[in-house]
Amino acid sequence: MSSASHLNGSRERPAGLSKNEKLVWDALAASPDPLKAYEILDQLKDCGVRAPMTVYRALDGLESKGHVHKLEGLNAFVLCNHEGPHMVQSFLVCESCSAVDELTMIAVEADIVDAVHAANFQMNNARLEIKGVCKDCDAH
Amino acid sequence: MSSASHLNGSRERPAGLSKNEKLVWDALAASPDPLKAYEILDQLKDCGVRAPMTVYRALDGLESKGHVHKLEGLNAFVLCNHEGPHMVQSFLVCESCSAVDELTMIAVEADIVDAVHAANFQMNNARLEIKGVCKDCDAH
DNA sequence: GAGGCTTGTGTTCTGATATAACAAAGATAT
DNA sequence: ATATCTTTGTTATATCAGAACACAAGCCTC
Repeated sequence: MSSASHLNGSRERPAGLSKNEKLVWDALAASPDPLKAYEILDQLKDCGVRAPMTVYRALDGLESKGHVHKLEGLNAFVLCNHEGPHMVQSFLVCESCSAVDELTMIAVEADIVDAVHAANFQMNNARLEIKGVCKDCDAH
Repeated sequence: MSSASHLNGSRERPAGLSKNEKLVWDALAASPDPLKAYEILDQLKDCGVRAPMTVYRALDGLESKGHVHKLEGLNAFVLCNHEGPHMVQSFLVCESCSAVDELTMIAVEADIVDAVHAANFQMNNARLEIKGVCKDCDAH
C-alpha cells in the first residue's frame, strides 16, 4: 500500500535528452538530496555552463518529460522516482537532514482523486509535500 | 467526507493580532484569490507600509498562529479556512481563474497519516496542492 | 545547395521573491 | 525608572526565475 525508497539510487539516464538536460540530470542523479537551480549551476561551471537560464531551461525540459519534479516548498529539484505517470506526487521531506523520499501511495491517490472529483474539480495534477523527521534522524 | 467552500467568505478577524498582522489579514480577507506578498504590499502602501519586510513579518506571524497558509506553488498566501488544526492542508488551485479553495478531506488525511507512519516517518505537517480547473471554469 | 524552419544553445539584463542586520519606538514587569 | 521584550521602521542585499535577442546546427522542401 505504501513504499518509500531513497531517490537517486544510481539509475539509467533516460534517452532523448539534450546536452544540457543530460548534464543537469547527471547532477541530480549524483546528489542524495534535492538540488537548487543555482547549486546545479555551480556544479556545472566546469562543464561550461555559465548562466542560470541554461539550468532553468534544462530543468523545464526534464520536468515536461516527467523526469524531474520541483519541490516548491524548497525551491529545489529531484529526479522522478517512479515508473508510469501518477496523478499525485508525494514527497517526504526531512527537516533535519534534508533528505527527500518520493512516496507512492496508490490507495490514497485514488481517494484524493475521488474526493476532488466529488468537489466538481477537474484535476490535472497534485503534489503532496510532507515535512517531518525521517526514520534515520528520528533514531538520533 | 469532503467539502469545499470559497475562501474568504467575510469572516471575523481573529483576536491577538498586531497592527500589521491586522492589516495583512484584512487584505487577504478582502481578496477572493490568494495574494502575493508584493501585492499585499501594494495594497498597504496607503496605510504606511513601505517595505517588503513588514509584510513578510506579518505573514510569518499569521502563519505561525495558523491563520494563514502559504501556497508554495504560487508564492501566494490565503487565509486559513477551517476550524481546528489539521495535519494536511489541501488546496484546489484553478489554473484558469486562479481561485483557490481549501478542501477538507478527513478520511484522506487519516490515510495519509497512516501511510506516512508506515514509512517510519515522523510527520509534522503536510500540504497538498491540487491544480486543475474549477467547476465554474469547467462549465465554460 | 539556397532558402526557410525548428531546436538547442549562449549571453545579457531585468524582474520577482525573500531575508539580514540594525535602529527605534512602545509595552510590561519589577 | 530602568531593564526587558515585542513590534515596527528602514536600508541594503540575497535568492530565485525568466525575458529578449543572437547564433549555430540539423532538417526539410523545392
